[in-house]
Amino acid sequence: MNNVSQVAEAEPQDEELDEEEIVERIFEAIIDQRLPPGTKLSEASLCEAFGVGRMRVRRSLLLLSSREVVSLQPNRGAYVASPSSEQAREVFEARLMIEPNVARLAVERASDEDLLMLQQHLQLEHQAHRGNRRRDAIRLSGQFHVLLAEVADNSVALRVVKELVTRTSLIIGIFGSPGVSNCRDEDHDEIFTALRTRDSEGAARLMKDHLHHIQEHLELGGPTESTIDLATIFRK
Amino acid sequence: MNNVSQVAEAEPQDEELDEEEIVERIFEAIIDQRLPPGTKLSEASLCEAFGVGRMRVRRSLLLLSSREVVSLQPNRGAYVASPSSEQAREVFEARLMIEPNVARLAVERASDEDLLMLQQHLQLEHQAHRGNRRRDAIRLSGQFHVLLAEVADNSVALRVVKELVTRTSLIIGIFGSPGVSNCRDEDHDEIFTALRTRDSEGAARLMKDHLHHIQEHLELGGPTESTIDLATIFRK
DNA sequence: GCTAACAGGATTGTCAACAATGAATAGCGA
DNA sequence: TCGCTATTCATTGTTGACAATCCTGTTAGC
Repeated sequence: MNNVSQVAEAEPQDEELDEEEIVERIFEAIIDQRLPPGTKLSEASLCEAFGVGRMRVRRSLLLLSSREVVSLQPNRGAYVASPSSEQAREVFEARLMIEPNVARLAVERASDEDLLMLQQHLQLEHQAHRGNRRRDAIRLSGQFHVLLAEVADNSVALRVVKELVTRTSLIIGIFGSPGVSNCRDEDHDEIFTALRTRDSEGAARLMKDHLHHIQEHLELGGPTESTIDLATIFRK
Repeated sequence: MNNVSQVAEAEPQDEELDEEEIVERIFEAIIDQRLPPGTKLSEASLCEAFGVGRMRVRRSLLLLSSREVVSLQPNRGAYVASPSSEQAREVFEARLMIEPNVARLAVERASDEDLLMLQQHLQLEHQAHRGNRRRDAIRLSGQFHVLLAEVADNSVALRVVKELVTRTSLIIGIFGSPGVSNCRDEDHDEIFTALRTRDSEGAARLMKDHLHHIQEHLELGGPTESTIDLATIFRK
């Protein structure tokens, strides 16, 4: 059983998935790091994994590559993207541009049901964290940002945040210190408190600090060569 | 000669275009309103217009639809998107989230060549404006925002701004008062001055005001029903 | 023993024929 | 004459086969 077959765990429904669902599934698999950077996504294995034809798969891969989540190499196939440190910088810069504003909007627009939903989500995060279920913790902490964008009720922002959260998971996989969790859930708690008390500026500032925290825990050295020099690595 | 054939004016090169180029060409055609909202983009005419096979066209249309610039209706074909007033709100909201920050970054990163290039661009804008070349004026004023994103040197922001500028052109085509130009080029001048004097906060504020100006010149009434209730309209 | 060319296999890219759906029109009946 | 239905046509969606490309393992030659 290879990596790719873990993307689709069981297909109870016999109705065919469309491209958006396949894209969503691959997003999720990347977010909780079942698909590490550089994983080859061959058409055949994806066809088998999702039980769809080759056309669907190719269209999904095209969509994923248009969001920089998959690298499509002509005649060589599709690979889960391996962001360079330069791309990592761009991703965090973009998140810092958008997400504080998303938080601001979320404060203004959150209904009572939204607040309840977020609170339940935070409980799940805490449980995953305390239970040392690292994979769940990562997925849930990414999902928190997506949920905020949904509360903010702006589909453009939602789409961009989904992309950036996914790419951040790849970045953490490459540049993150192993073992260190990426999102501190206390940060999420504080943002939620700002939502509850309708403190837009506070939410924006907390989100900004939160993203900075994540970025600081990465080791984005100088511009890492995308083509790793093996000779240097194995020189004694 | 229908609308679509105006998208590709002459193909001097015999090398085939790839999807990204086709997408870019259609973006441009939409920006300067050669392709109005609702225009049918049939596969056959696009194949002819660009001189490529049906596969390329279908992939391009998929990419365009993933950016909400084209509406892909199953078994009915592709149409240039007609944003609802709700979508228009989202687009401007997203532009207000991103572009002031783009302007800020552009201030920090603009080289002398960048400033020169922008200055020359503004001259072109003025010429088009004075010469009453409406189509050029629209294209150039949209391009100014894209150029800023290029100067800001963030590919995520660049991609999003390109999408949003294009969709704004559609929105202006639908909700804009006819004859009124969308971007006042004095606004662009002021933003450029902020760049030149390295005034990041000023640039951000001016960009925000500028976007508000554009939005104010639209007639985004209440939430226009996508399915218009004819009974209400004809009730006496 | 090492390098380089070659062949085999596997994978991706493309094309053309076919199926399926939707729109338009013509025909029929009231 | 109007309205409904059925047939036709055009367009999109899908499938399969084929072509092109790349990777790998092998073999011949130096």
